[in-house]
Amino acid sequence: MPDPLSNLPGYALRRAANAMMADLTERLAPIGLRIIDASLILLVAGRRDRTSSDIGRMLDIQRANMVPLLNRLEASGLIARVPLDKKKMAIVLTPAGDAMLAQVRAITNQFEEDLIARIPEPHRPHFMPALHALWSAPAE
Amino acid sequence: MPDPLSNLPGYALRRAANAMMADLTERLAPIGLRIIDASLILLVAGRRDRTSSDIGRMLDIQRANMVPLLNRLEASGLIARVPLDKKKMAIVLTPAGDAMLAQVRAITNQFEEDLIARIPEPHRPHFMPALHALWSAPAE
DNA sequence: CCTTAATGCTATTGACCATAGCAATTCATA
DNA sequence: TATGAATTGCTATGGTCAATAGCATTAAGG
Repeated sequence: MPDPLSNLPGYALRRAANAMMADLTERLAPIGLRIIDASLILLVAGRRDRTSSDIGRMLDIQRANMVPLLNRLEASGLIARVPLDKKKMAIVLTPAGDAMLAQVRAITNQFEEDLIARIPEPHRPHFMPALHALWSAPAE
Repeated sequence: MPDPLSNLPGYALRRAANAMMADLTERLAPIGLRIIDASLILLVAGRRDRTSSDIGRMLDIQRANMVPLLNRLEASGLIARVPLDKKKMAIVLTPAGDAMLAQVRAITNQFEEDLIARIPEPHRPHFMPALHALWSAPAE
């Protein structure tokens, strides 16, 4: 690689993440979901107490931007909004959502397995710790 | 982290990349550049033969989307379009662009150094090889 | 009780990426 | 060398995604 960017860790990180996202996007397309949809489904699986704000905080999505996302999943019949009190709404999976969850799990499990398999064996055990170090200590 | 996503390599990769990008974006803000601007400047530094299409291919940006990017950098006085023949235009740094290049290099060098420093020492040598493996073999 | 914070939402904006199409030029090869 | 194919730089457009400001309602805490 003769270009001056390939050797920069930041650049390589960005490219690796992009390649990974493109791959996962393709794998989720057959079941009509985007990455963000699948993430949300995995996050509310088996729970009836996660609010829109909760999910937004976990996925780093502003409350305002949760609305169209939830609207779409609700229109697809995958989730439902269930009042927890007069203000909070729990996001729960519908039966169709539960069925979809199984497919999401199958796809993501295979995906993560393939992802790890691409990393040469000696580097493999160091991958997650390194990522978590970057993620947890983003700014100083 | 009690959430079911943190342990997924793909998710961790995405989050680490996002944190990295946010950090770099902040560091470049004082000199009025975005990440994509800085990447382009580093890519054309010291050359007078890189065309818009070349750069687009290297950065994975469609030709059509190069136009507003180049227009902005040209309006800022950092780059110029120099005809190579009746069709091709070389993207070159102006004197102001060269001055900016020095600042870009200072910022990105420090940034990459800090990035690596965040990774615990034992994992460090494995980081770039792992990323390149993911980047170079995105789909199979 | 009453101020403060949180929730879910509307509306808007901008960055970014993808696609289709076009005129002009270069190229490849027959 | 002539001609069809590919390339270049561009316009125009639409879609996704994130960020901001603002609002009415409700919950929590001093």
